[in-house]
Amino acid sequence: MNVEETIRSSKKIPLGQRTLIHMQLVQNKIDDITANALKPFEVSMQQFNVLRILRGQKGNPANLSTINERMVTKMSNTTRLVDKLIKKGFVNRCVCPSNRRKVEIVITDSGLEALSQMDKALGKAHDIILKNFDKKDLEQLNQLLDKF
Amino acid sequence: MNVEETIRSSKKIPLGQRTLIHMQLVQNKIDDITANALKPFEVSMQQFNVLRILRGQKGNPANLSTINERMVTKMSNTTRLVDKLIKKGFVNRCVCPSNRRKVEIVITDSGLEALSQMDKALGKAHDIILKNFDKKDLEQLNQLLDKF
DNA sequence: ATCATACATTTGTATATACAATTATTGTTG
DNA sequence: CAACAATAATTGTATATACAAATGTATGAT
Repeated sequence: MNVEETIRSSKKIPLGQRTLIHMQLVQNKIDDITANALKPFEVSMQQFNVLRILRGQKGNPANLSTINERMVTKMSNTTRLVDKLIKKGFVNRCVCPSNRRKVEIVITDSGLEALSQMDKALGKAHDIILKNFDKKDLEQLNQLLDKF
Repeated sequence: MNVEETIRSSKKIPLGQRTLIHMQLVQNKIDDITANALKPFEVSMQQFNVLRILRGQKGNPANLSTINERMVTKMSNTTRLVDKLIKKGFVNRCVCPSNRRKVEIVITDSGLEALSQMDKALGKAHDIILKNFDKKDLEQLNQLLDKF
């Protein structure tokens, strides 16, 4: 991906600025490819993320604040995000009996089944996104990202 | 930034997946800091980007499609983005006399003045974001990003 | 000159997200 | 134990964005 070409910049951009633009362009591309991979399932990346968190609970319910703190991109409104998953039958919600302020959210069998299909689709998308990277590249990139 | 800690993951994440999550977490942080730097001016990153594009025109007007192709993150609706800048008095719009399908958009003096203030604020934000990077790191990172 | 097509922008509508205010429940403290 | 603060989730509202359809203008073929 060539930065200057992509944003039609004639003059050279200072290295720091260029890096941040570059990061944004790459992230846009990643978002685009992953959103497309999820499109057939009619779930957003955020919804997918919630399903994965719930699967990670291994049957234990999670409440909204737990979900929120584990999400890659935090949401200001997890209630309505979960509402959408309930509508699709992927999760169930009920009030926590020990602390009735909380809710308990669990992934359903149908949600688990759908999620495993999504995993396959996402896996393919990730392979495409990372096709030019070998193990050493990835390690190096992770090291550099740690500096942020 | 520690990935596993940030998303409270107990088990180790495969390197490829980890990299993509890492990218997203870093981008969220960048977005957050830059959005905050722009907050006093009440413009979004997108609006700021349009202003910078218009300044780059050196007095020449730009039409919507030109703006759109130069934006870092493309928008499906540049009309309404420009509307907001007009309301703030940062840009002017009129129909192109040679081709009345197009519109001509120019940045105003007030827009230029505001933009130079934003540049200062953004510059500081960028310095903070990149404080741990030296020139070699940045070059290396740009090289790796090219692989996407 | 007329018609179909392509182009550039605008508008309508549905959905998504941010932020603040509200409700309901629990915990604390004088 | 009553009053107040803290916690957890929900709701209201404003704004943002995506996508499709509509509008107005120009171009090319016949």
